[in-house]
Amino acid sequence: MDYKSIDEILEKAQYAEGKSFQDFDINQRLTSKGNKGGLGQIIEEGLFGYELNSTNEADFADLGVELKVTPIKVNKDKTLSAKERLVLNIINYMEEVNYTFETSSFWRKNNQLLIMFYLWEKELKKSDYKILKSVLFTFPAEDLEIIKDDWEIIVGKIRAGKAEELSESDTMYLGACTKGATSNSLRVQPFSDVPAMQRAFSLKQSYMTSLVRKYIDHEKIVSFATPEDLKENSLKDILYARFNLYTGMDVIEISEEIGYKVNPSNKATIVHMISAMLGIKGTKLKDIEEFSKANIEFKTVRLEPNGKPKESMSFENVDFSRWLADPFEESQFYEKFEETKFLFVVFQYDETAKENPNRVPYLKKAVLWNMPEKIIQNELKEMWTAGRKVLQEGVKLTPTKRGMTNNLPKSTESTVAHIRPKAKDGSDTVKLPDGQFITKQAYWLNRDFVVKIINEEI
DNA sequence: GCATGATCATGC
DNA sequence: GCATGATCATGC
Repeated sequence: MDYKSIDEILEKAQYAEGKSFQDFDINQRLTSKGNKGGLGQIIEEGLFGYELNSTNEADFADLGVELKVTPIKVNKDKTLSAKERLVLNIINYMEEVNYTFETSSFWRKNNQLLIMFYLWEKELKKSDYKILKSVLFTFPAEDLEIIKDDWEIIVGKIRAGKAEELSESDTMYLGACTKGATSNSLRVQPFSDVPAMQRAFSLKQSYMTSLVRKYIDHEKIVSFATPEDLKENSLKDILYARFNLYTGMDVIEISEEIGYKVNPSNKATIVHMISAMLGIKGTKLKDIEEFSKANIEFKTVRLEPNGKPKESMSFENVDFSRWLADPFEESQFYEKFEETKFLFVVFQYDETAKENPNRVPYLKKAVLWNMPEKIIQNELKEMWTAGRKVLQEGVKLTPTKRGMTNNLPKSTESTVAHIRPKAKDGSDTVKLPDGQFITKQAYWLNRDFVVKIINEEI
């Protein structure tokens, strides 16, 4: 079947809105045993009337449109999110290095996408998923500037012979996500003998979520960088420049400067102050467009006069059943650090404030950071492996003078991360896979490791 | 002084 | 009621 215009394709796609996949499953891919092929194939065959063969990409090549069928999920709080990243073409390490952004495989293939969103629902069969909305998507100018930078970062790593160190959190919107069965899918790279994990260009889940909220929820979010600004500077540089305006000032001075009244008794006050520093008032940091699209998470760090934080840095509670059930590449820790960029906003107390209970910290710096792939694959994986072994053998819980101790990975056993309790009190427990109950535990980045991040040694 | 178990405070 | 960021407090 031939399509003459993009409008014609779009019209066809929109005709499917409100229908479910079984309406288009002409070859019974969803009902026959050992069914092959994804929902995308069903749409190609059943809606657009393409005949599939193994080599056929079945996209609208003549019209320069790439078809993508992608899921949306409803969150507990009823908001919508993308369920997954949008996987684009596989990166051919040998070839991609020969291109510029304009001639890159990413840009040639994906500059115009027909995205069909469907609603994923846990309790439904695949065939009953409903198609919600189809949009013809081209990248907004301000996003494209960031995506160009992302492409340069990815290709820069391949050119440096470091394709094996690519990570999805290296970049903002355009990611290099792993593709294929874990570590068995290795590929050669041009400037190194080290085989690298196969990866594909992808639009991050966080980026896709912003599209869902824009096209389906018609939600407006606030951005802090302008398209003009982004033409000249990277998002990282713009961010750093913004924080540099206030470096060396203490919290009171900053609050006077930006007209935001700090309330020292409120722990969240610093976070509100940071929003105001970025020129955004009355908004939560996570609602800022660039941060939510790039999946950037804020962490405030308070350094003592000696340059170290008092404590390690805590994250979410550990999901023990996941730890035992999933391979490392699907684990809570891998996902967190593979997919999240962090913005550490660093404050420090000076010497004179040592004995002062009302001491006020000053802004030292902001550091944008993601965990290097090497550390994810080595230290983080070692911590995960050690903890998993403990879970398999059964956690040893030993009462002590001061509560209950366990043999999960400790801060002395890794240079990067450890497991420690985080609960309301000792009776705030969770069930372990072996049936015992344990005080709720979180994972933490070691204090000295945080120091290294802040000093930009990692 | 640090590691580690315990718990507080806030916001959703 | 719970998750999360933050911090306390004891013992080595």
